[in-house]
Amino acid sequence: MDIKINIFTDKFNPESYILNRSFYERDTSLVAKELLGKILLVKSQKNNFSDEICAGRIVDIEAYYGLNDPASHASHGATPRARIMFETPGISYVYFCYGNHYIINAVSEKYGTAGAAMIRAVEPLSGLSLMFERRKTGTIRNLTNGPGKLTKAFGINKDFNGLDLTDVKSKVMIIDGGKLNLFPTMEKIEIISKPRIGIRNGADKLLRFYIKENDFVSHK
DNA sequence: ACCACGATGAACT
DNA sequence: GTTCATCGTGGTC
Repeated sequence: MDIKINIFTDKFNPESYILNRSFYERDTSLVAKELLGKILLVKSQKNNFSDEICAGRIVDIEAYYGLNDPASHASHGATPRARIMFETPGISYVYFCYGNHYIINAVSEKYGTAGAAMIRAVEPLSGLSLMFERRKTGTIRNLTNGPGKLTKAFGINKDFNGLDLTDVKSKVMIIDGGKLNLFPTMEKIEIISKPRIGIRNGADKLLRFYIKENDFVSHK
């Protein structure tokens, strides 16, 4: 697991790789499963002339629905916090958790229906020095193998709430790594389905999905 | 006004 | 494997 890809510089143009809105405007479990293997990209401003890009391959994710999902923030309707889960598919939902951590989701389903895929872990690809700096850890595996860890490594905070993941001008987006031929063995990945982590209600449903035998999956 | 409970991580043993 | 700091959110009284 010695991956370091340097194509994601400030010169990289995601135009032809970015996922479009119709990708997200579907059933949340399907969106979550298909986000496995895709690449989360965040631009951090380095100085006035260039950005530093943090990139990571999504390896662990959970699906949250709306009114009929008791574990979901949207289970009680469009409250101030959860309102964004009912809005445009393909935007981000970032919330503050346990008084310490930010968690990032991709909003799914059609406008007016709540749904979001929560990114639990990524495999770091680019911007590793910046991630090490932010995370203050010595091991690559500890950089992004948890939902709160990856947001810290990528510099994601509440200012990222509601940003359009389908817009190349956003500072956060999701692209299709398969189109870049970065992972020739991608079609062989095996997806494991498990109950979601850290919830009581709705724990019977298998709405967590992760890539089998990936070192960066959290809470195995 | 009050309270229970986390879509967690870190630091332990 | 274990414990626990920490605080926003939403439900209930």
